[in-house]
Amino acid sequence: MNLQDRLVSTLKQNGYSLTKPRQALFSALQAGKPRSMRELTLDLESVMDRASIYRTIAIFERLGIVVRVQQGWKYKIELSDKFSPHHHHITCLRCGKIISFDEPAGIEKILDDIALQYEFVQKNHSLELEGYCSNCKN
Amino acid sequence: MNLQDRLVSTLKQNGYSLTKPRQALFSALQAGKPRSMRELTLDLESVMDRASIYRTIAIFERLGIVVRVQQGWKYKIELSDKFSPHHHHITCLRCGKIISFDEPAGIEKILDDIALQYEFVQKNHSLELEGYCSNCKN
DNA sequence: TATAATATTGCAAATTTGTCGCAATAATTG
DNA sequence: CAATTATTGCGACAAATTTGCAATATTATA
Ligand SMILES: [Mn+2]
Ligand SMILES: [Mn+2]
Ligand SMILES: [Zn+2]
Ligand SMILES: [Zn+2]
Repeated sequence: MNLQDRLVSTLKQNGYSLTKPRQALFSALQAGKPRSMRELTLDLESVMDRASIYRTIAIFERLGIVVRVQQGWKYKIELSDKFSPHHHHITCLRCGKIISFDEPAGIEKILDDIALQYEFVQKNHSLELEGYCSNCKN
Repeated sequence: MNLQDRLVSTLKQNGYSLTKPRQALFSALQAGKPRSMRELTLDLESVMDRASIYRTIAIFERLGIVVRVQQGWKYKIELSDKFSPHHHHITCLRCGKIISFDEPAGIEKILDDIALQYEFVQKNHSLELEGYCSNCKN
């Protein structure tokens, strides 16, 4: 089942339909990198209204289609694990460069155990590193 | 050296003094749990102005006294590792309950290695789990 | 397919959140 | 204590996010 289908079925399953604006927002996020609200509104202002972007993101978030990641001061939106490969970020505090990495096997297990220990059913997690990239080290 | 002293010296070292409002904000964060901007302004509105809260948090953040963590939809402020034991959170998606945990030895090392692999000098990291607590499981 | 019912959107206005300039107050220096 | 510098409060402002409602699109039903 490809992404489109998965999107449609996730929406349908929750009583929503895939409309042109929702499609547009989803596409804008396909690029892979986390996008700020500002970037999204600029990209999509010809296609859909600002208010609709917020409403759509709220829905997508509720259905687990997108997540917010906090990077330093600002947050950004990106597709959730269900719609893009699970990964995390390391962000440069000076130049803002962002690298995505998938984590070494083992961490997932540790996190599951932690959740279990506190009697939580873990639904998701986020792991963000910050520091200085090779260009900005000194 | 206790927290108060460490706070004073961090401020002094950077040319700031410990004033009553700054003290108040710091105290409000001592409770331990991450606080939203809204909570902070409500708690402190009798003591200091909204603008001053923002200004103070900006300073504290710059000096590494506080950090912001993204929890689901909203970000929250809490004392940094320098002023409270290093820890992470697991948050219930339904009732909002937050549990802090310190991580099993081993993760820190893995994260350092990841940073190294991408030639980053790691300054800090955040790790947030989400799921359903024992009360909200079903 | 036509019609009715429901869901979604755009638009404008309202609210909330975050920033800024500046005069009043507090802290520090000498 | 007087002079200097830092900090704060108090608007006013600007940006971000939310909301009501009428117009439009989608879905359900006949
Ligand atoms: Mn992971
Ligand atoms: Mn850690
Ligand atoms: Zn950099
Ligand atoms: Zn719960």
